Amino acid sequence: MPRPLNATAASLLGFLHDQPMSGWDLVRTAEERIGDFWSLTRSQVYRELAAMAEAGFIEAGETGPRDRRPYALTDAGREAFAEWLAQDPGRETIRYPLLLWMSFASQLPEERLHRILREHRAEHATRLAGYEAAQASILPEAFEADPYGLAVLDFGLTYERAVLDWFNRLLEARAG
Amino acid sequence: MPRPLNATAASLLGFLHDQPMSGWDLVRTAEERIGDFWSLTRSQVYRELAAMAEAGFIEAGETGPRDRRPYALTDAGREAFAEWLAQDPGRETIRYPLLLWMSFASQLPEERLHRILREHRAEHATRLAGYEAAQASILPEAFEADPYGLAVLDFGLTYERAVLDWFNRLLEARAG
DNA sequence: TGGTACATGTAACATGTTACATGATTAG
DNA sequence: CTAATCATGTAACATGTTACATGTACCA
Repeated sequence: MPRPLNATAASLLGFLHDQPMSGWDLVRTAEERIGDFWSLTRSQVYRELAAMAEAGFIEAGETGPRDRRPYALTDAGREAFAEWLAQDPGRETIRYPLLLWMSFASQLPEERLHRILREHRAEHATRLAGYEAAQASILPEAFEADPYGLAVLDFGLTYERAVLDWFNRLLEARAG
Repeated sequence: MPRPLNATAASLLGFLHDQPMSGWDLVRTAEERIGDFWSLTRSQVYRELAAMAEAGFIEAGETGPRDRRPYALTDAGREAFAEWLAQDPGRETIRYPLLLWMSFASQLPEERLHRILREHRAEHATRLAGYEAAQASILPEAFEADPYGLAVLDFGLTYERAVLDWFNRLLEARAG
């Protein structure tokens, strides 16, 4: 059909393998399952859904309560998803405004820098705690079912711990 | 003048504090100094330069060899940059196709997964080596001059080490 | 019966990517 | 003199963000 799937659209097809879902459901599922390393917005989701319905990758079902419109995966969609999976994933993009800001911050008041660093550190601490709770609540069966899902969670833990260490070193070194 | 600076445009103004530079120079400087956590493309740079010249934040100088057109910071540009610096930096965005792909990879052949993981690990090892070399070549005076620049480099080291650890654990656990 | 969470969507705009087009300078 | 690198830019498109507009169902 049209051009190849982008990663965002592909992820939606991925979720639709489990069951038909509405745009709303997909936004929430994506936020929960991949939100930490692949963000998307409602607008994007509705746009991609419309485009994929047009392309025949998904089909809208009966409108339910509250105009709820569940989309179901078609065979063409399943195929498009498989093609996407068959491509090698690209490298990560990190856009870290704090680092950019710090690269230019040499003449900023220490006080302000420390406030910002403490705020960001607190956010990372919260996220780390969330991952730790998630890890603690994992049942052994889950590992059998989806070892890679666990690896992804482990990435989150590893990342947040490293970042938190960095904040701690930085603030301690500068008596923050 | 028009809407507030975006981070990409702001970084260009930041670099122009040192000296007038052409679009080409800016692309290379940005790649070198902030490329690891703030990527930008040539097209974007030329577009932002045109917009900022229009807004009066920079001024094009005499055209040099090869149509080289150096842009110099104006007072208005200095002010706009200062305003940007005065805002609190937002949180990071990470888009990690590998993790997205892994979240859906449970029925992919192990062999392929391992190949991909090894490739990505190698890239991270290379980047880490680059940071370590950069760190080793730092003179003590540099710390006095720009402690935050060093903190940014330290972030890179911390990040790459953590990621590399993750790859190693993953590949060892699965006998890669 | 009123507030909260659910639900969908459009419009306008900002940002980022890729491909195309052109030519100058320099090193060998 | 010719290939590589430097240098600038446009066009077209893809992706991501923000604001606006509309209404429904559920729970207290």
